[in-house]
Amino acid sequence: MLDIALIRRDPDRVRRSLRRRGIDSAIVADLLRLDAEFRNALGELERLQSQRNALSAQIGRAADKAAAADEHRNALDALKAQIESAQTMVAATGPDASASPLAEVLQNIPNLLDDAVPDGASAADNAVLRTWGAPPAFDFSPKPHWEIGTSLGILDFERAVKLSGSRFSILSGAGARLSRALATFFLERAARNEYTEVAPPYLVTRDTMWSTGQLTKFSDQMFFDQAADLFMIPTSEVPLTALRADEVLDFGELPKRYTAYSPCFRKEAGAAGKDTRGLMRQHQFEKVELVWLTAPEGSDAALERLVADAESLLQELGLPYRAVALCGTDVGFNAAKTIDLEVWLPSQGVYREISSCSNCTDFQARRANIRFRRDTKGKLEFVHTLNGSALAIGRTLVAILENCQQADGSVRIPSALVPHFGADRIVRS
RNA sequence: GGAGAGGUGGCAGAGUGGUCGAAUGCACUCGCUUGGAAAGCGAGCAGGGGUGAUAAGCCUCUCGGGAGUUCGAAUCUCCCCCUCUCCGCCA
Repeated sequence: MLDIALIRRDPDRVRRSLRRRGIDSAIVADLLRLDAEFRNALGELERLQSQRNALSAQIGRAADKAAAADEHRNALDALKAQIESAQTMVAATGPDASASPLAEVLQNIPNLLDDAVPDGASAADNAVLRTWGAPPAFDFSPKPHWEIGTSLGILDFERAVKLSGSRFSILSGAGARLSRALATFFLERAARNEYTEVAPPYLVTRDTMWSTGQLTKFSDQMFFDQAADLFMIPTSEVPLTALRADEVLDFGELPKRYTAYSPCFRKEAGAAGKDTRGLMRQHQFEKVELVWLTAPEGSDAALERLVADAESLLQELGLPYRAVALCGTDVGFNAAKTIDLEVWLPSQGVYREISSCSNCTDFQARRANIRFRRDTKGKLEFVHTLNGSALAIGRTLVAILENCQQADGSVRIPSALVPHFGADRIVRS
């Protein structure tokens, strides 16, 4: 959520950001009008409350309180009625009531874009920052991962359909072991980079989901238990970012780094027909997530390090990739700036997203109320939050199967992974 | 799931209808004291919102959350959530 005071102070900055995201900036004028109405109503309410409080205090000081109350009966009755209607007005117009038009507009304005974000109309306008590694040269026609995995007997889509329907998969034998090896490998690297490992809940409350900005009116991507009013996390960004919600952090504690290995659940309703084969787009996948809480002045550098932490994994695995700065229309609701890492997939001959690293500045922290005090006399400030995958496990497994496939149908295991996996190749068993 | 107890400021902990946003202690900040420190003494020290200059000041709201009673609620009533203890069940 944006700071409403910032929108009042510098509405043009908000309009510019919205335009770069391809969103109609007329909502800023709506918001300013609704905000003026709200502050009007609030002023009226507080004026009335002040009058009532003065009279009540007078009664409280009187020797005969009942008599004093009777004396002011008419004024008090009138005030009571006026306060009641003023309260109704404030509630209906204020930014805190979830049903108010002001809250509706405010809560659906995405984060301010960073100036460094490139302009663009679609993903085609994303800026390639750097490319690492060369796509492997095959003296045979490289197969897609689902064929490799199926023929090795480590990937089973048919039985997954039997159990759970489409967009689920089963890893077995060396496949399951490879997935686990990746998780362990990623977590060990995160620990080495001073992230605190967390094993969070995979179901979170509506409040938690709201606090990290996942509950916009456009988001129907989440699995949800209606009876318990609990959401299955679409990423462990949610519990990791909200971990310190409503807390005041010590300045010396920042930057705080968290990591978690978790499943992620997504309906992918809007992606029907896309990536229908294979592991690329599943209702359930696993991921090691990195989250930072930083002081505002530290978040730019933090994003660079976060991206570097994710990149180093791809480099250790020897997987060719490129780093891409998302353009204005591609940056998500919460983020001010996003760097994606895209890994090379030989079967498709394209780079595909394997990590997305974002600086969310104070946007989530304001919702989740995560603050810090710079010094004992200082005021409370919101932290900046960042998140990124390091890495998506299913997609890493896909990249290994495809990039490391051999002419005989076996798959070479990257040497960095051999100690965790326990073998240097996967052969048909 | 059942029974009981409880949720108050950074922490501990008073407060059961009237200047209570809240005693006291600890922690913290500043000052005095000291060669320096400790101790001691004095002062300060919750957050949100509105208005003001992102100042001071003023106003308003907040004692787990929500609704209610009342001129007035931390205090009374109702609902919900959470924590602790005991029992049941389970991994």
